Amino acid sequence: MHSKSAPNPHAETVWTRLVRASTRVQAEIEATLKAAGLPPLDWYDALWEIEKAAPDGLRQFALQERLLLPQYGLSRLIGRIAEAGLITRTPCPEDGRGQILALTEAGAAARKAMWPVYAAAMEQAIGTRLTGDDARRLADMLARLV
Amino acid sequence: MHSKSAPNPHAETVWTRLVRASTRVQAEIEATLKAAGLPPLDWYDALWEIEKAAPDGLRQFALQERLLLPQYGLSRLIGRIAEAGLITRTPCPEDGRGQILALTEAGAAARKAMWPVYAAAMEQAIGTRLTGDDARRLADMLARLV
DNA sequence: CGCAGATAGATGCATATGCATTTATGTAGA
DNA sequence: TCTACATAAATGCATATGCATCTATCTGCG
Repeated sequence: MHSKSAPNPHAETVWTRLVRASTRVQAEIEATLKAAGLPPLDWYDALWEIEKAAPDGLRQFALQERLLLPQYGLSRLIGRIAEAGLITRTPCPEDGRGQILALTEAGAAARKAMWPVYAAAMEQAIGTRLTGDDARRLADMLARLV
Repeated sequence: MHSKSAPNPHAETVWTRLVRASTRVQAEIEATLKAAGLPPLDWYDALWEIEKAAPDGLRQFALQERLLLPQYGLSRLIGRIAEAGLITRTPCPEDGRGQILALTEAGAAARKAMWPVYAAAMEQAIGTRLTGDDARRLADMLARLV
């Protein structure tokens, strides 16, 4: 985006492609889910984290750390998913300020229905463009940016 | 996010880290720009593309392809930037439906003021975490996902 | 020419997001 | 205990985004 050289001369290229790649892949996955009449991606992530935390349930602030969402963003996401009947929010006995999130039957079913579509979209958008070895290497390098 | 294996067993890891890395880096860069009292990232990209297209100017649909933004999104982005006095929209003589985008003095100055802050944030968020060689390799791999 | 698309760009309306603040509860120290 | 501060979560308000549609112009074909 600019010719002046920087300490690490490839940082800019990495950044540009990182954005382009993740934007494209995300758009493809979202489009696939929507075309299948399924909820958006962030619903999946939330449902999955809550499902993994069963049977104890999950506090909202804990989910917040896992999903890297801002507090108000998650509060509203949770509100929408709960509105759709996929999760429950029950008051936390140990901490009157908090609540415990858990999947409903419908929530577990929804997550399960999303997975094959999600996985196929991921494979399509990423898996088919890289060999297994390259994918592993790419994942390793990306880990250092996380 | 799920244990069932897929054709390319690393696609899921790539996807997860791709999102996390780009989200984190983007958040850092945006925060740095905002802290410096500068416009957001997408303004920079637009200004820079328009500046590169000088002296001919740039059609909105051409910018749209370069920035990978939806038509209505760019229409509004352009509206905001023009409102701020950083670009001009003049009717296109060859095509009455279109317009030609060009930087104003203030627009060129704004882009120039943003660059060092942007570059430093990029270096901070990416350059310091990878060797030059690794950055080049990473960029090469990402190219296949773009 | 006259009309059927196609294309460039804007916009109304619903939904989502960012930011700051609020409410309620918890914790620690004088 | 009372007070000050910290934390969990929600929300009012402004702004941004997605989607569908609209207007205006262009292009090609009978």
